[in-house]
Amino acid sequence: MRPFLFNEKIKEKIQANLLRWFKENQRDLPWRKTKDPYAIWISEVMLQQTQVQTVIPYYQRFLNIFPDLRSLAKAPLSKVLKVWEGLGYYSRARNLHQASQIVLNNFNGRIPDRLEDLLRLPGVGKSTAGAILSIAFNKKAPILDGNVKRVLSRLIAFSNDQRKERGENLLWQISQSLIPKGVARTFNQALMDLGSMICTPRHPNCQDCPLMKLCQGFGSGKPESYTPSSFRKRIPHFFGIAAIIQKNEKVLLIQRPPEGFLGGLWEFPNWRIGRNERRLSVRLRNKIKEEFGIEVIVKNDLGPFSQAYSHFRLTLQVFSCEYLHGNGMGRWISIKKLDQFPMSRIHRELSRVI
DNA sequence: AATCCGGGGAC
DNA sequence: GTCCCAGGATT
Repeated sequence: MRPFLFNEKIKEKIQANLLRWFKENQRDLPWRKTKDPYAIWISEVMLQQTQVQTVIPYYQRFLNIFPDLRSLAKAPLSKVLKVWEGLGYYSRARNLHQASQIVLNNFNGRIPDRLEDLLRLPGVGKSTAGAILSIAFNKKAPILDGNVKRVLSRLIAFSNDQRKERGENLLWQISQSLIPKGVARTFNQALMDLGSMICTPRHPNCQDCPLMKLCQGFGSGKPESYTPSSFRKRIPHFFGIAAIIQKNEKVLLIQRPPEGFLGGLWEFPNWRIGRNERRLSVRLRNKIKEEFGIEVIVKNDLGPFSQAYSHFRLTLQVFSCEYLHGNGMGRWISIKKLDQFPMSRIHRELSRVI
């Protein structure tokens, strides 16, 4: 297949218009105040599938606690997960932690500035590597995040059907080919800002776009149609029961396995149940006895707690329980220290109602 | 090529 | 409620 190339004049116009626009309109973001590759790496990982406004407080806090690569590499994973708590996609925190140790050991603590080295770090894919190379090192490396995909797709009127047939290689090529010499850092950030501020998914503000006259999506009259159509499957709704088991001033927590869903996070004992199950408190007491070997009295129904995940919805019916006797797995945690343990959102909410 | 992996902002 | 976010890893 012939590589896609803009006419040289068009390309220069795109570059000039975008850079001019960026100079006046760029967002003021905390990670733009630094050129520290470590800090930029942190920001890029946090920004994976996560909106800028959500990331900002996490980024500030993370860098206060782990100001440099060594401090991150030397920290226990549980502490990293704790700082990450609430941000989601916790494998990012695990990968970041592991990658920081690789960088410390194999690269003398310096974030590598070669694509092949970056791609070997867990949690760094092509787009994050491109962002680090361009933003931290001003190298001519392409990025292709959600914003840039949309901007470039509209720019060349790359339809969803074409995207399905041809994949995204074309968009990568264009992203690469557009970068002007010497200003990769600025240009890539300009592409992202355009995508988030002007070339938005549903109602792009074409009238304010510096690329309007050069944009084939605008020319087509239907710039909204170039966002990938997602046939969202109906997500299942799961139900469960959870127990806050108190013994003196402590409660029973279990830690999830280190990999997979919410890996490494702590939670209150909980079990899936059917949608229409009854006698939940009896069910819960039996479960606790079977799995933990602990006898309890189920006391209060603390009500339902719900959380929507990407692929399912969960509603937990929560009961407070009084410990009687027995011993098993799990860990008794002082209620005062619950805040120190990384938890997913719904379990953090439970910890607040004790 | 599909699917898993969180949580939240915007509408 | 829906859509989507500065994606990566796994299968």
